[in-house]
Parts: sequence; C-alpha cells; structure tokens
Amino acid sequence: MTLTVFNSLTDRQEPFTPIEPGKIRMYCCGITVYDYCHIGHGRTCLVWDVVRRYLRWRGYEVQYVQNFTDIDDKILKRAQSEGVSMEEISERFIQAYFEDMERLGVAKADAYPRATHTLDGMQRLVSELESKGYAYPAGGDVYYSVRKFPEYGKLSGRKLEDLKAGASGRVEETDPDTDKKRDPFDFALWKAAKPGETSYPSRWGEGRPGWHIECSAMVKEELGETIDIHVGGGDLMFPHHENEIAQSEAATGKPLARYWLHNGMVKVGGEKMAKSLGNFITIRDLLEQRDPMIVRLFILQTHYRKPVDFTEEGLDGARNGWNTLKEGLLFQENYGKQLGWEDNPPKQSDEQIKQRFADVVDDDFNFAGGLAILFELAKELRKEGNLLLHQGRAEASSEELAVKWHTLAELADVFGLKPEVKETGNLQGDGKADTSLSDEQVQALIEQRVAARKEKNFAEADRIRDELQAQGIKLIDQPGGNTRWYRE
RNA sequence: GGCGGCAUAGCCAAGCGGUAAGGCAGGGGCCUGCAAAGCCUUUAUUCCCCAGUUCGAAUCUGGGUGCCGCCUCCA
Repeated sequence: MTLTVFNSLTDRQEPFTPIEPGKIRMYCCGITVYDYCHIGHGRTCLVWDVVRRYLRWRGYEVQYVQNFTDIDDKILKRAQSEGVSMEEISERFIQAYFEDMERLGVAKADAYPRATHTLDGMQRLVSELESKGYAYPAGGDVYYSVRKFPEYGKLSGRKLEDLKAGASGRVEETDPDTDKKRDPFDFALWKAAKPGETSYPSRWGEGRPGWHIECSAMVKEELGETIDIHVGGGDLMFPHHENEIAQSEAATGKPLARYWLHNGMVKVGGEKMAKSLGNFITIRDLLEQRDPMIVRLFILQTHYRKPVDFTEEGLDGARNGWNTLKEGLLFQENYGKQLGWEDNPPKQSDEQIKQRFADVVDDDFNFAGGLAILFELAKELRKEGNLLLHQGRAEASSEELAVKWHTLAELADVFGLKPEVKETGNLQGDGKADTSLSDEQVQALIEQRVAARKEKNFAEADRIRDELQAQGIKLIDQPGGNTRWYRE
C-alpha cells in the first residue's frame, strides 16, 4: 500500500509523492511566544512529531522546520505590562516551549527560524510583491491586494464574496486602519510603528512585519520555493495559510506546498479550548498531574483531523492503556535477564507485523489503528511476562519473545512512546504520586509483612499492606513468598 | 448569513460496498490466606432518523435531526 494523506488544498485524500524521491521538506506553523503553551499547542506539536517520525520510519529523509513568531502584538503587550523588552518575553517562552516539548518527547525540529532573524527575507518578499503589483504602500503600512490574486481562497474553500457577506459590517468597524486599505480583505505585510513600539527600519519607514509574511519568508529561506508538506492547526487555515499562499505564490509563481495538512482542535468540556475563551490548560499544569506518555497516548488515540475533548475520564482511560503498553515495553527490562538476552540483545523485528502496521497507518496517518497493533504485542508480552513471573517459564521461545519485544519497541518509538526506566522500585508505576516513604522504608515494611505471612499472622500482614496502599504503594505477592511492589 | 466537519456499545475510538478492530470500564471463572496483578471468558443481530441505489450499505445517493469548527487573534 502507498501512503495517502488528506490534502486540505484539494479536500481529498490522495497518494503522497515527494518532489524529490525519498526526501520530504516539511514546515509546521509554530507558536507565538507570549505565554506558556497549552495542550492545543501540545496536540499540534505531538501530532506532527509523530507524522515526522512515521515518515522517517517509512524510509524518507525528512527536513522539518518549525517557526517561532517573536514579533507580535501580544508579545509587545506583555512586554509593556511587565516593563521588559519583547526579546525577554520571547526568550522566556521559547525556553519554556523547549522544556515542555522535551517532557512530551517531541523531537527537535531541524531548524527553528524566528521572525526577528528573518527580517531581511520578509522585506525582500514584500518588495517583490510590491514590484509585481500585488502590494501597495499606504501611510507607512504595506498591504497585500487580495483581488490581484485570483486563486485567493483556494485552500479554505472560500470566495471573496462569501467572506464579504459574513464579515460585512464587522471588518470596517473593528479595524481603525481600514481607511488605508483599498479592500477590507487586504491584509498588512508591513505595519508602521506606533510611538513607543519596538520597530525595525525599512524602506517604508520604521515598522514591523505583518503576521503571515514571516512564514512565507521562512519557508523560502529554509526549505525553498515549493515544499512537500505544510502543516498546522486547523484554525490557521484561514486566514493565515490562505495568506501565506497568496504571498508566496504571487512572489514565486510556484505552488508553496504540495500537501497542506491540518490537525483538529482540542476541546475542553465540549468547547474549543482557546486563549480568548479562557478555558485553556497549559502543558506544564497538565504534566503536574499526568505522565507525558499518558498525554501522548490520549492524543494519538484520536485521528489527527478530528477534534479531541480533554476529559479526566479520557485521561484515566489512557493512563490504564499506557500501563498495558508500558508493561510490554518493559519486558526486556523486567525479563530480559531471565531470558538470557544480555550478550545477545534482540535486534530482529517481525516484518509481517511491521507491514500490517504500515498498511494501517499509511491511510492518512491512522494512528489509532496502529495502536491496536501495539496493544496486541504488549498484551502478548504481558501474558508471557506473567508466566515467567509466576511459573518461571514462558510459552513462547526466548527468540520469539525477543522478536515481539523488538517489534513493539520499534513501533512504539514511531509514536514516541517510551517508558521511563526508573532506578528505584522493582516494577514500574505510573510516576504520578509521590510518597513520603523511601524505598528502604518500603522494603523494610515488606520484609515485616513477609515475616508476618510466614507466621500466618494475616491480620498484621493486611495491616502493613493497607498502610503501604495508603501511601500509594501496591504489592504483588508471588508464589514462594516473594513480594514485588511499585508506586501507583 | 456564508463555508466546512462530525454522528459507531457505559466512555474513547477504527472501519471507506461483503456482513462491526482496538483501548478503557463492566460481568463471570481461574489463581490467592484474603487481595492486587495477571490469565481465560463475556459485553453493539447493529452503526442518529427516513427514503433510495445494490445480490449485499456503518460504509454510496437524497432528505431530515443533533453537535462542533472556521469566517476576528488563535495550534
């Protein structure tokens, strides 16, 4: 089967072919760095991280670029209210972004261009648009003339007439600069600086770039005139991506991207989560409560184009599901020694299963379908592990188990799902709660309980178990009187 | 008002014309001093409703209903 993707540009699912065989140039619209990232940003980054991982796994060389918007009204506003520079705000939240993404296991992009580092490129592009007649200056601003670009609206499926019908009465009233525009739908490529604002010199005077031009400039500088895949949140399709197309394609006369992919929004309580609605959850707040891998699994369970509703119930389900996968992934950690894998680390994976996985995921990145295969493998390994634990031997051969484990680990890696291997405790918990008891204290109590059980003093044994349970320590009694434990 | 998307078990979710994946939760059994974990087993004659096409439809067509997103900054 061949990889097919849903292209927003054609509104159809179509076979994917890169411009240059084996190579993919991919651009993701990143974030405006004026605050901590919320889980909507998290979903976007996670989804495209996995797409990128999958494409690599499928054998493509992927060049992946994601931008930071560090020139923006909201950054300026925050800088002014805190009495610091825009740079200071940007820098702070770029660092926070990297911290959050590292915790979520999002791989680093190949480049992170910033608006402040792309000023020349943006100005060149604006000049080019001006000289080609697509842009006009107006009192220190420069606007893009939407009517000069006949294909305007081709991405979002809008016609200028429809926009007019919807926006009539709103655009004129809300935009005090409207009088400078020749058409209400023209948008700013360059904005004249207002007094006290951070600004940059240009041939149109002191000012700063408009929002959309940065991506047009960055794509061109980092990846070229036509790229393979341009991705971003569905809410960016209009006007941001539409305007990017208008700018880039008018300037180069070539398509900006062959495939446009958009991810669905995150909802909370059935409503879209957005800054403007005030119902957002930041990634760092969420990660106080939940293992990053739970969040990853939760998000990957829903197809990337569908909306996903964040609920406690949903996250609880993902937590339990993650425990199952983790059990499988830790198979080598927990049983490899017993199976004598040390000098012969398993390297072989099951080609048939990998083919099944690829067939499913090739269908517009059907991650949920792919996860079903991971669960299949993880459950088999868990079952065999349980046999090893209780009976000292498994049903399958060491080689078979090695292949299964290796296949699972390889496919889980495509999804960025990795258990944290902890030094403490002899089984893995979900890393959520922390207890006041040290490992030594737990161990001591367990030894007391083992002794009590030997004397058939079950009241005392149960008392100790309850005490540990209250601290979030779970016990597993094994045949032969051994007890394993983990933190819940 | 315009444009677009989605409706599948208690919850989440795949499925894209051939007779309902998977996860979570639940029921029953095994194991256990009792648990926990694990194992086995079970849970939608049916896919929002109504028509139609077809030998055959959750899947295609038409018409309803409901929910959501975009049209303004937004991942």
